[in-house]
Amino acid sequence: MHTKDKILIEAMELFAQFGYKGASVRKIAAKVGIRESALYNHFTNKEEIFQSVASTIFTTPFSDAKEVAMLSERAKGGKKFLSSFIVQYKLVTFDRKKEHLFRIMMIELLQNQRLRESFMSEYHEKNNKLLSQAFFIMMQEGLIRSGDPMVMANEFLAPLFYLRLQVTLLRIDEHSTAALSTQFEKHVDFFWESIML
Amino acid sequence: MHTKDKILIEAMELFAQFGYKGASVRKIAAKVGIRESALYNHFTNKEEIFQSVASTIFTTPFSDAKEVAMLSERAKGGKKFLSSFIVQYKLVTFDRKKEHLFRIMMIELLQNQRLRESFMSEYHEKNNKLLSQAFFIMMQEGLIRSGDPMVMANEFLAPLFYLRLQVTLLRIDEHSTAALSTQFEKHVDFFWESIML
DNA sequence: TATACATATTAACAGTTGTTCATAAAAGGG
DNA sequence: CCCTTTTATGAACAACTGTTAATATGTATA
Repeated sequence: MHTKDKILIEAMELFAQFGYKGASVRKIAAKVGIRESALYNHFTNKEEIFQSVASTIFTTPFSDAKEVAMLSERAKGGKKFLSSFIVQYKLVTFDRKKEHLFRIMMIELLQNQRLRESFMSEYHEKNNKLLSQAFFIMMQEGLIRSGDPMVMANEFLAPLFYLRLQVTLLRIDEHSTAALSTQFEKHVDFFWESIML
Repeated sequence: MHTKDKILIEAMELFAQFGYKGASVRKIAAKVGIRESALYNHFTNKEEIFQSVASTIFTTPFSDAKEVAMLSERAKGGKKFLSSFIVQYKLVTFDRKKEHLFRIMMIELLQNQRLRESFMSEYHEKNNKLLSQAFFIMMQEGLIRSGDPMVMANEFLAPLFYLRLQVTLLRIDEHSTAALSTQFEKHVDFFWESIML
């Protein structure tokens, strides 16, 4: 494996553990197995290392063109669509690498303006738009009660985000997340019960 | 005003802006108007300053004995109870001092184990317990559909937390939160529509 | 084998960090 | 007014920060 990739991997882990300020270039270099000055052969400065890691944070599922094009078809599945969304979300939540990236996001969200903007547009708005479109279709199909699709999307997504945060916090202290794992399904059940006709 | 109180106020603002690591003792001292060595007449070290600030984070509304005792009465109000809860939550969200404390919590949540434990017990579990009791009463009264009160409490609280986070993020960049302000009420409306009989 | 290039090392830099110490100024009580 | 206590100052400390320079090592190509 090339040194540059190794730097990115180790840097990601350290940023996830200590944040941007806490992860010093010497700590990163030590984990890679080189001296700190050797880092500067691969990146111009610490900020570039962070940006390189941070740029991979917002790679959501459902982002490729095929999936989006099939949305109107898949949304007609009603609860089935929501369940498959949850499955994806759960996979992302428990994936080790994505967990690290989520940690970085949460740590730097209040310190880094670029990250805030990305969070709003790439995470919040993107997911909201997709889901409100799905709910709109479900309404047209007479599957769910009428209402503001945007509100529904928000109500559906917020508990998922909160669950993900809780899972992340528990995992830092190496506590069990078994109780939370089932909550994802409970959420779909409750939510579908709330909107179905 | 006593120097000690002034230190706590300025430290809170700096912790909210830069986090624990980013808020140096020299920055704090400068804001207070003294030299850094003078801080050590009032606190033994930086950690103690932070703990002193952090200890005021989890002072929830609905925490005094009177309110709790009246819970079973107030819960019978159904939607009225939820609306009053939202009003409290909204006040807390837009309060300047509590906003600062919320920022500190979010920044340090992934770095500080004590804060994580407090968040889980003082914020998450406390609110969840209170609300699930309320929902249980509403079920007995035949006001809402039956179901797991814990799940309902979670579904009710998570969107509030997510809203609060969004408000906080927008305010850091001094963006308008007008659109979000009305979402609190939309949340109660949607939620009540989802569970009422 | 010699040349070029990418990548490593060692050493140093200027700045910042939290904390301590001896000492000076201010405040309050007898 | 003196004495004691509190609170301030300035200087210094060791450790750590990001970054740079000169130099050495290894590797692939000619």
